[in-house]
Amino acid sequence: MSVELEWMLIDDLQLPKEAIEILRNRGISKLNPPQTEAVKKGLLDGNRLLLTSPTGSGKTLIAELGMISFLLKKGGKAVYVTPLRALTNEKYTTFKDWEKIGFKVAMTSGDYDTDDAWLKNYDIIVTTYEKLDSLWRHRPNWLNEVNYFVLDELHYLNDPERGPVVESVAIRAKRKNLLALSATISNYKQIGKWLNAEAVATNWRPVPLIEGVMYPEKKKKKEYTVIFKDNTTKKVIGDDPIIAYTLDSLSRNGQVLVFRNSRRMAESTAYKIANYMNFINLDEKGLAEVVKQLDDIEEGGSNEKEELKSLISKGIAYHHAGLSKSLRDVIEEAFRQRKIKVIVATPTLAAGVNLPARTVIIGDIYRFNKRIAGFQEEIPVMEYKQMSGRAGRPGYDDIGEAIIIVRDKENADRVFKKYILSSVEPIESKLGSERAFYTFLLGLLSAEGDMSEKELAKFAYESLLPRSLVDIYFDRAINWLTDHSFIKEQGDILTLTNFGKRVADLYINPFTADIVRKGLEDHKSACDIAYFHLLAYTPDGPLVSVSSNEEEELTEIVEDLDCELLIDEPYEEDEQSLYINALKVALIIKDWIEEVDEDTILGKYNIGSGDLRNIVETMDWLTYSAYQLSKELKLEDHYDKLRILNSRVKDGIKEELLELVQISGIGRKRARLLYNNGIKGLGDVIMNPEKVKSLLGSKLGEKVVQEAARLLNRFH
DNA sequence: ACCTAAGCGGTTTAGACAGCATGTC
DNA sequence: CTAAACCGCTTAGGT
Repeated sequence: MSVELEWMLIDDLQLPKEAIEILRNRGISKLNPPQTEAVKKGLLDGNRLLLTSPTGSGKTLIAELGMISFLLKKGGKAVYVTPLRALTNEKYTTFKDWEKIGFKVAMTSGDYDTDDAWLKNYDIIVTTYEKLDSLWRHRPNWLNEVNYFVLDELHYLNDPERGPVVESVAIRAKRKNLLALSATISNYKQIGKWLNAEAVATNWRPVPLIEGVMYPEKKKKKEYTVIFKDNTTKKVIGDDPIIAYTLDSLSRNGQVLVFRNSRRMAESTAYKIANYMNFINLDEKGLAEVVKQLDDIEEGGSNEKEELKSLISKGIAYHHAGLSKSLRDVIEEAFRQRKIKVIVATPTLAAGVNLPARTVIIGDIYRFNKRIAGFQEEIPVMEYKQMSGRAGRPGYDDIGEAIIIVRDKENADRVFKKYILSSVEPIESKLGSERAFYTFLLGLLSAEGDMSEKELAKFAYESLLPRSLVDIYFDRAINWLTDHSFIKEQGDILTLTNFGKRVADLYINPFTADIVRKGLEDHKSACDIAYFHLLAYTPDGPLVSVSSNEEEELTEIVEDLDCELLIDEPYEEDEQSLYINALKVALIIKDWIEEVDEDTILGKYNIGSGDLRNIVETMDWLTYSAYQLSKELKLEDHYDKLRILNSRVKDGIKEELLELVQISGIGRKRARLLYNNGIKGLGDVIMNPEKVKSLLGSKLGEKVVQEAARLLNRFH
């Protein structure tokens, strides 16, 4: 499992001078041990490799060398796949370097596209697993030119939700050439064999990591002991273990990343630590700048902004998905610049972009399990490794420290063995569920074209799922997909129906499509809330938290609703809570398109700005999909309504503002301002340029008038 | 009669991917 | 099944 600590000079690489120059410009003169090992295993000769090593061990550079060398020798295109949009962004920025030697780099995800020419003009394309899966279904010609795939963070294959897509992409990628990168996993040999790639595993880190477990001493109050991996111990004094260790690290001039298992605890821990932060030397000027940045952010609720501002001025912040993306970005950047000393976060920060700190404190080893009410389970070792892997900033820290907090000595010993001494869980296929497997087959047929059952089965056997399970799910899937007219059998050949192809292209779950089809077919018309409720009730619908008080209120609302929902209230308890959840989503999105003020929505439904963003994004996609399905199914009563609803959801506006928001720079707020002042359409903007300028300010007003003229011209 | 601290029961609980348009042999 | 923090309310105990 270990490699010799050998550092190869970049001058010895079999690469053109210009390529080596790019590395040198980054300040790299030699390759670290994992990188050296990869080169020795034939990375530059296009050998297929599976590399497992800790975060921050320089896998990205390995991928770059692999891609560049492959493109130089064999031509074609390379695709780099990640599980997160944020990572796609990050890698794209890094890979841009290679444009200096003529490789054009693009990125594409649901979030963002490189927007000049389309991907056929690019050599390196960075994308997400889902987006690649989706692109494959659309069968663009350029995808045939891709002969080299880099599968990043392959351990996402183990994720129950996202894993099936990773696996499905891997099955198709392994028919070409690939390089797979993963965090440390235990069954890397098996996975390497499956990918037909040589497995290279290392534990090398740029900054050594020391791991420990901290527990309170029974006899002495306020005293805590940390046992470290090297058998040393350390005593820490304080009212609370997390605060005590955080202060200890701060006093040694370190930065601290604390993980908690709920948003509420992340926030309250941040406040508690903040009370002690006045002993620390802070960059007050720098922090004032950060506070100003927060003020300038448009996206984000005013409550959460005020809270964060008071914390940040003390050098600390909390971080979770309830916050809008821009708020999170500011916090992360301020931490990177060492202005903020402590972040208390939920697991958002465990995966994703690199944000290291000297000290990582894992506050909770337990997590609530949604599926089993009231049950708390220990997090997987893999997750611990992701969190502890954030410890140690190259260039700043000689050593990184990761501390797990537990209740008592007995737990400390057990947790020490489980998380620090043992290896991580093996990676297993997550295709073994009806939903995952049916989607998998539909995707294969869509991407690879019509084929016989035998050929399709051949694909399915290439998955990681045991053959016996494939057999069970395969027949069931074919039957279900045929019965629900996603596919039809013509002789020996399985063909997608138009409906099936549309569903695959829209990238919605077949179960979602089936629910939507039934809902729409059974009713001639529906009110806005009923459409939203139907869509939110599907497996693709967004989840929100519903408190028991809210549940009662919502149940009453269902009874008094003056419009008929498209789904009957289910009997089963689980289904019922989904039904109520969907109603909450429907009410939120209805308020959104009725132009209810954002702060009001956040307060009324007790959600964060990040949650609202997520709901809007998902409902945007689903209303679009429903509109497309109603078109496909020729349900004319529905499609105009759904089309308009989709446009309204995008911008959060009433129908009357649809014309104004076409102008870039005009969103729900500015459009409403213009409209209420008599500027109701593009024509009005052009006829009253002075008024527009006085309402929006002269600079923006000028731009808006020009843009409106351009739009109008395009129509004529 | 009034105040405070401790005790009790109920409640709550992480994250984040996907369409569209583009151009064409 | 292996949790813990918080909130609102009640109650014991003291003055």
